[in-house]
Amino acid sequence: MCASKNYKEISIGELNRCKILNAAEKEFALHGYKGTRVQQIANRAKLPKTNVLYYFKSKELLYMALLEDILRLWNSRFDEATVSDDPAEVLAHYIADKMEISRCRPDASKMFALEIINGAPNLDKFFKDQHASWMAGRVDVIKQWIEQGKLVATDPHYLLFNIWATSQHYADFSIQINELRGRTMTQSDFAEATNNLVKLILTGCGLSVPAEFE
Amino acid sequence: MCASKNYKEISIGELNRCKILNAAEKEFALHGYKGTRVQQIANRAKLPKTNVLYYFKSKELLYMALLEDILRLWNSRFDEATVSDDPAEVLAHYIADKMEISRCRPDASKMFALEIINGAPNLDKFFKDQHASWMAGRVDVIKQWIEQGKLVATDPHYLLFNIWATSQHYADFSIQINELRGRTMTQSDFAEATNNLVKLILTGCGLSVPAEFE
DNA sequence: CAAATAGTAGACTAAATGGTCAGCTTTTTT
DNA sequence: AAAAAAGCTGACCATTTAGTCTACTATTTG
Repeated sequence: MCASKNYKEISIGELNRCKILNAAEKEFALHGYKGTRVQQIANRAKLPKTNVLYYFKSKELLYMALLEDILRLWNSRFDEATVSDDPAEVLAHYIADKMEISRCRPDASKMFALEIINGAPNLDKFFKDQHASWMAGRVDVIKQWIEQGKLVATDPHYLLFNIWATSQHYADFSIQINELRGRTMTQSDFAEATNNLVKLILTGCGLSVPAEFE
Repeated sequence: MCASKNYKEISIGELNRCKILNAAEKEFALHGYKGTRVQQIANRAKLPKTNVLYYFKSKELLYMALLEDILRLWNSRFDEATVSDDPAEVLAHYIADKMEISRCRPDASKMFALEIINGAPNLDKFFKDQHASWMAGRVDVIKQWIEQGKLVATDPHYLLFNIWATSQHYADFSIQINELRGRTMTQSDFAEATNNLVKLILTGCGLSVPAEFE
């Protein structure tokens, strides 16, 4: 987030907006929308509260701006996969991409999870329709793979839910995971967990695991 | 919850406590701790707000009482499994139990998820220690199964995380699931999803699926 | 039936919090 | 360098909300 073309050319406004978005993502992930205080966001961003309200007209608009950013994260290479692609390759990379998001952007994942658990009160019809049509397209491709015998017969919906559930769990439940493993997940732990997950899902679908995930 | 021995013998207090707990579970699941208003709980329970505070001295104590109730739900037959049990049977039933909780007590699952995502601020050291030692015991049994060749070599932690993630997903993300499937999950959808999940996990562990989950 | 206990509820309070405003300073543009 | 635009911020306000207090009613118990 907030990647700027040129370090010198970034304006004060852009920099502050960026600080605020980063701080807000952390606070919203930790306390939910209602539980987050504008003052806390300001503290974390090291700016006065009024400054936060200067850049984003209200707490709600700040939250919405952040949510839009986060929804763009969900885009992946799987979006363009077709029946002629190799399901093992496509699914393995999709899982790996999702795990990478959990590793690099855990707070984004948490914010999204909170939004859904709380009944998706801020996801508009446009997003839901778009998401549903994305789903329909992906389900279709998976069904064709199954017809061609590339994949064991399974419900494509459940398959995708399982992938999301397992990969996002590493972000959303990281506190529990760290507590139970006795240490935080390092980058190499994530690589191991990714391979483990790829193996589980692909084996479960009757696919062989691409060499790079062994 | 709130199962009473005898319909006639239930006191007004017990009944109201029960109404309040049920209402609170729903509200906390929908809006989180901070986002839930005592007034909303009262409305849902059809009691005046002061009445809620009469039975539970504060919003926080009500939340804590509820959380304790929910933690007891996590107990299962898997807790007593030993190396001499059949891993396929034990794991399949554990998954099925978890799915049953997601079906029958989705709000309990959501409240727990919110608590963890938000950093588990209300889970005390006692619970965490207890949970960690439960985990150590289960990991141990799984490792012994692997040593005896009953199970493909895999990290027991990740295996349990995957089971929790996938089964709880059906409760926590039910809004998304319903949106994308175009209809709500019926009891028989849950049965199908359970079998699908049992097959995925067990096949992924090199186990064969018990007949009752086919 | 009388006393004690349990439950009900309106009015109120103190604190927290999102947001406004007005006047200021800094940066950019012409 | 002057004007315009963008950014900054302390003081303030209106609203919301958890929780209290007091007085009343219903139920249970001896």
